[in-house]
Amino acid sequence: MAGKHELHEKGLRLTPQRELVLSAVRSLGHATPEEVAEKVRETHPGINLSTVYRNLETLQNVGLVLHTHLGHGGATYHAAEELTHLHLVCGTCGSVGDAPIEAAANFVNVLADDYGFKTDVTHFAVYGTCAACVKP
Amino acid sequence: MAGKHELHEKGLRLTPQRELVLSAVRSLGHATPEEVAEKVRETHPGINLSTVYRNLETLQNVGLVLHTHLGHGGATYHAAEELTHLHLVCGTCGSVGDAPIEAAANFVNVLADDYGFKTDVTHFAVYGTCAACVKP
DNA sequence: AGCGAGTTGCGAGTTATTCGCAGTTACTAT
DNA sequence: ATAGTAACTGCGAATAACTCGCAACTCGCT
Repeated sequence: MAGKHELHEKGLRLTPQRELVLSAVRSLGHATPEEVAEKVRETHPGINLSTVYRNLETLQNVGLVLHTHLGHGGATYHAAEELTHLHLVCGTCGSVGDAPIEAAANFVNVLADDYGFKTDVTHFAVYGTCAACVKP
Repeated sequence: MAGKHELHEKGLRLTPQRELVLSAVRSLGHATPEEVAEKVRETHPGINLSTVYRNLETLQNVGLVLHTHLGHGGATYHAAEELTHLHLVCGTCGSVGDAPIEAAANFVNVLADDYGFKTDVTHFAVYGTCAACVKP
């Protein structure tokens, strides 16, 4: 039978901690390691922060989650299947908005054609000033 | 007489440390705080890292330097007058390439028109894979 | 020359992440 | 089922990159 768990298919062992980290990332959308740990603790209070970090890295290696740099320093994690948007970070109010990746299609093509650079627009946020902060 | 130093014009006191930090940023192009400190120590060995951090922040507040996020976490500083390019960071080899800001002109316009978002393309790097790493 | 706010150096404190290691556990092969 | 073993976890210590408080100093004004 083909009933293998998705983690098994990636050659990973299925532990409660690992499953919880993955489902926390999926339910949170955007999340820092700290936020993931907090979420996981709702059902598994003893989880160690190191374990969260290690599992985020492991899950990233097999392509189930990805991270994005939103600024300041810390990375935020996303489920791989949700990463269909880019992030607009407002330097004034700190809000994080979304835009579809299609908005950058032309930009990506220019970089590919002129520089041979294959761009992943979701990995880094786009910095600027949001509509609310531009207006008085 | 108009012979005021550029730091005086910004309302800052002119200290050797501050001048050295500014000229280090200018001569280095891209630089982390650590690299700036190292450069400054060539001529002023006793400078404290805190002083470098504080001066980078101060110079940034008055608009003489800017910082960009190239990934990993640390910011890199630039002289304000040199910031006429965006940064292409390769996730495979780690190299940082440049592209003129005009390459993003269309992208910036799309975000402005559709989302009212005023983009600063130089503040965050653009992530992807460089030409050398795309090819076998 | 002298005053006062702005700066500096220093060391301690924070925050975020990584590492080593010993004990435990999930899967594999009997 | 059961035992073996490599992967995984928890924990505490270590590291890295800043940030902060405070006393001493100095730049620029008068």
